Amino acid sequence: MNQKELSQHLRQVKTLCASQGARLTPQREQVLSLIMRSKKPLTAYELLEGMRQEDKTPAPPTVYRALEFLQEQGLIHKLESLHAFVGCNHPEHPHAGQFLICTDCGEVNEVCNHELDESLNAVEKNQGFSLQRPVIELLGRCASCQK
Amino acid sequence: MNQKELSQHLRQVKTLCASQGARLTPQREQVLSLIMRSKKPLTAYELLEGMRQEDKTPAPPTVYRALEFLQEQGLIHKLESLHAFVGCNHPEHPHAGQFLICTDCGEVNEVCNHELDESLNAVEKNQGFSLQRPVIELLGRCASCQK
DNA sequence: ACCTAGAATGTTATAATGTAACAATTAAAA
DNA sequence: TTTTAATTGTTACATTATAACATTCTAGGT
Repeated sequence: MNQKELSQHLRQVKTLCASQGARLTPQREQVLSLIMRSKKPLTAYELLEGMRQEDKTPAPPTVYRALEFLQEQGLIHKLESLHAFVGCNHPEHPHAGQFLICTDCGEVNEVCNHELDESLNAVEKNQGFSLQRPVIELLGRCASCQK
Repeated sequence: MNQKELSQHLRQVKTLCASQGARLTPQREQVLSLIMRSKKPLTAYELLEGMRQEDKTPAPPTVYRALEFLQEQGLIHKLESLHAFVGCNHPEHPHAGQFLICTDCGEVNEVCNHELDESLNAVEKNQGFSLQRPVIELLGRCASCQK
């Protein structure tokens, strides 16, 4: 995400948070901004490093708290298979993500596949399972890296 | 898995490994056995603890190596969202698992939903993505825990 | 049976990820 | 303005995972 897209996204996100009574403090905004600007998912300690280059020297709980807040607000997603975080491009309505993760170039693509959603609904129904948090992370090679 | 089921499973698994030229050594068998006997997924360090109760005192790399082997052979699956391992009940033909994980009682149920598989195929096709390792972990409440 | 190459295991140390607990500060509400 | 709750700071530590190198074991060739 480039500088212009970032500003626009941050404006939207601020409105969103305000409407929820959630406080997007400077630190939280900084963490979000680092994540949105990155082409690749970032780990908590990579974010710490990023914050240190811009600021003073925060300790781990600082970044983990910011990450917790951002996840609660649906502004970022955690990738369990990478221990890393990516920004969400559609934070306006909360959703669990479906991710294509290229093991070659490291790029992550969030998809919204309706058929997949329906399959999950079917599994829920079949099994009498109440789904709260689907983790869908599809690791493989992206189109560009196959060429 | 009870004692009888375990013996039977181990017999099958030994045949399987033999046919692959893979060596299911006593340590690897011990780790597999601990996992199969457990009702819940076990972390590497829980397994270490289990091994210590039966044996001497192995160090972390010991159990991580055994886990790596067992995964390669398709005898266990790793749950990324829990940093824990469960046994595979159908190791005869390799497959990625789809898991229902109850956040209440901790039980894990491996399902094989064909519709879900097809959705994944569709995503692959749509996106030109070559899927190598799907991580499908569905966290929520199982049927029993909803009552 | 003996040798040897590769596999498996042992051992030490450390890296990477994540959290508990309590103190200090700041912002919002009364 | 006071006071309450949320946020941040700080220290220490827990948990998960791996690198690097030494040693032992095992299968296969002779």
